Amino acid sequence: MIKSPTRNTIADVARHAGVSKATVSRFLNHRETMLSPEIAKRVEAAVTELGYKPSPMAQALKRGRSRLIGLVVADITNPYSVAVLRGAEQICREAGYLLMLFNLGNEGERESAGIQALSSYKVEGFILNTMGQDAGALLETARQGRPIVLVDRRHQGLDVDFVSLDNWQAVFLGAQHLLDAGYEELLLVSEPIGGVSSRIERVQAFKDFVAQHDAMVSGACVESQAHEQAVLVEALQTLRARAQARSTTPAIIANNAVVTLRVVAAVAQLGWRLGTDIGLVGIDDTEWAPYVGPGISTISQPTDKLGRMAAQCLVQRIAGSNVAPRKALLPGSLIVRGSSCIGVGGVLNVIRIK
Amino acid sequence: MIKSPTRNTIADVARHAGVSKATVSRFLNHRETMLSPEIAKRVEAAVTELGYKPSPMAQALKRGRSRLIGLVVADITNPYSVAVLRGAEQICREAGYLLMLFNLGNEGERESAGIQALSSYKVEGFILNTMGQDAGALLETARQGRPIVLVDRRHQGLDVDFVSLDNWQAVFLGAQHLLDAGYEELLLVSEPIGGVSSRIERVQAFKDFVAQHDAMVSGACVESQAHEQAVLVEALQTLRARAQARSTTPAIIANNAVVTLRVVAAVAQLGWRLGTDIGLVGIDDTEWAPYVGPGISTISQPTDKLGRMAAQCLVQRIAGSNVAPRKALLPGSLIVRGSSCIGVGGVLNVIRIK
DNA sequence: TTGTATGCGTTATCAT
DNA sequence: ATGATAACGCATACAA
Repeated sequence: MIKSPTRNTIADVARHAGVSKATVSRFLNHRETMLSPEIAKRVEAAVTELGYKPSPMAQALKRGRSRLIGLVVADITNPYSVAVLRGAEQICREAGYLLMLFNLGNEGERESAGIQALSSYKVEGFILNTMGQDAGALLETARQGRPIVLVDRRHQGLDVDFVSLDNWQAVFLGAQHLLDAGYEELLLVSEPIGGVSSRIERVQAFKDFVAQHDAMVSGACVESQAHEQAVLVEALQTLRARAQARSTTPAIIANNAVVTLRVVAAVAQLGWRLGTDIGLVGIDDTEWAPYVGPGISTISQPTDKLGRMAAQCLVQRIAGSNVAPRKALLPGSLIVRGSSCIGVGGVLNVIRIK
Repeated sequence: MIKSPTRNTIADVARHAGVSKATVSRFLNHRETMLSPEIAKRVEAAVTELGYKPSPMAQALKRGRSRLIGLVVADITNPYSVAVLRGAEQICREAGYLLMLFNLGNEGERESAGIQALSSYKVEGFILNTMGQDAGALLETARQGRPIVLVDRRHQGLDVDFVSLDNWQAVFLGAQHLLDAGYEELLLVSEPIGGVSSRIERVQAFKDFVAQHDAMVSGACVESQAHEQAVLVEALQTLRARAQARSTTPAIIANNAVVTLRVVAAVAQLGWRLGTDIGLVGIDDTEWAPYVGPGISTISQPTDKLGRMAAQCLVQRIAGSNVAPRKALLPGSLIVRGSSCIGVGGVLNVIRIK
């Protein structure tokens, strides 16, 4: 091992092996081309001797490809995004790619900037979990032949690989469970729809479910904002009144973990008992779900698998695959805890001390 | 705006403006050098006309710098890491840097690989939240003049900028609060120390606190593993027995959010009431803390600020600052909830349904 | 089979 | 003040 102030270049290896740079390059990239075994040995020796690693930057400049994959997420704070990120990172690494991260911080208008920034580093593909506010930049990169995989949120007019929870299945699973458990007045609580496809689909699935069971169950939807808890509280009160009028118990499906927590807060504020006074199933399982109130029943997403599939799609495309855009809808699984059991009696003892 | 299959290069701009590439480059990089106003106008016009953006790859190859910052985290699953990441990303972006992420997935032995991978992309600096198992690669990059900032965990023999919670202050704050609230038999629960500096410091701080109050409070420490809940449960039983022997109430300081949840699980398993039967203060505030049992009291870390400071340190260093390595210790703040109030009576109604 | 020369898009060192 | 040119590290068309 030779220590050098600056990394060894292909020229160093060539000199060391007594061959030309081209030969070294061929040895590295085109093993299949016949090169005399003796030379190959020499080059190989020199490479290991010097611990030579090609410069990805130079390669990128030359090839126009970078061994980089761009990941743009709407909000890195969302545990869902992180979970996906984790699976994606693993696959990328195994395939020899590094991840470049761009976080939108829920500012959808920065999506374009993010994509361009990553593009300028010649990322070979994109994994996107964004709101798709910028069709332009996306279509442009798609046109340039850079593969794109959409996670959880599909974008209008962008016919590319798509990996997501099967929202219909998930909502039906949760709703049917609540129905079976004896709750017949349902409310779906969502973050503001804002054109996000997964939210739209979950709402639609919920409406479909209710329509299919209109003799038994009635349902409504409400959008919940972070700083408008009052709206949510009021919605819950209305819901319960309706339920009591029909002498049944109300229940909620929360569209994601963020909303689940808001619902929990509202229920706590009302002094109701989760499970007994009101049922709750949240989409997204979290590590805290078992310990909030009587335990929150959830629909768990296979987040790790989602991330891995997204990355795998991308890697295949980059490798040249030209199959038609795939739509992978993975099923969620129901995890039953106390919040969807009538009579469990879990009261939320939330005490706030100033 | 001209549409081209490939991005415009500096040569295009030069041609468009009727000047040489060198002039364009000067206009872009060395505004201070005098160039005739008339030429400057022409170049500027051409640049905007063509929407020219320099290629970071080519710049990196030439300059040896990349406008990239490498972020290596021990475990992206840890909300703490994400929170820090978020602040760091913001500052980096504002300073015109992009973040390259490498997640160790708690496999410390991959740290070296991560650093080398990022190095090969000529990242201009590193933000590290790792276990520091690989002094070699680190010292090497430090020697190459690439700045490093350590977050939360300092590494042996690496005298660089360091940003962290003030662990002494945090632990003392929590312990004193528990003491004031009437808990006099304390137990610190930590993830396996494993040479992680922040864990070591918190344990040491705890021991110091107990030593300073040995007339009033007694304390012990236990390491908790994910798959050894029994050990934790037993530790809690022992703790409570000791407390009862002294006719006081026991309390726990949980070293981070992961451990907090394990403690909650153990307390639930034992059927104890948080607050009343056993006190709990957890380091790291989380969005779920208010809703678990009677609410979990926490020591909140200024994670966003930590991330921002780390990035700021790095950006300064990259800009050439040569001040002595800084140690920034930020204070945590106490958030009191039911889990540290005797007599609150919050029982955890955890119900598991197969 | 191997070497030479050129170019990827910049910046920097020379001249002019 | 500006332009020609080499160099960054690599891959490849072409020549040998």
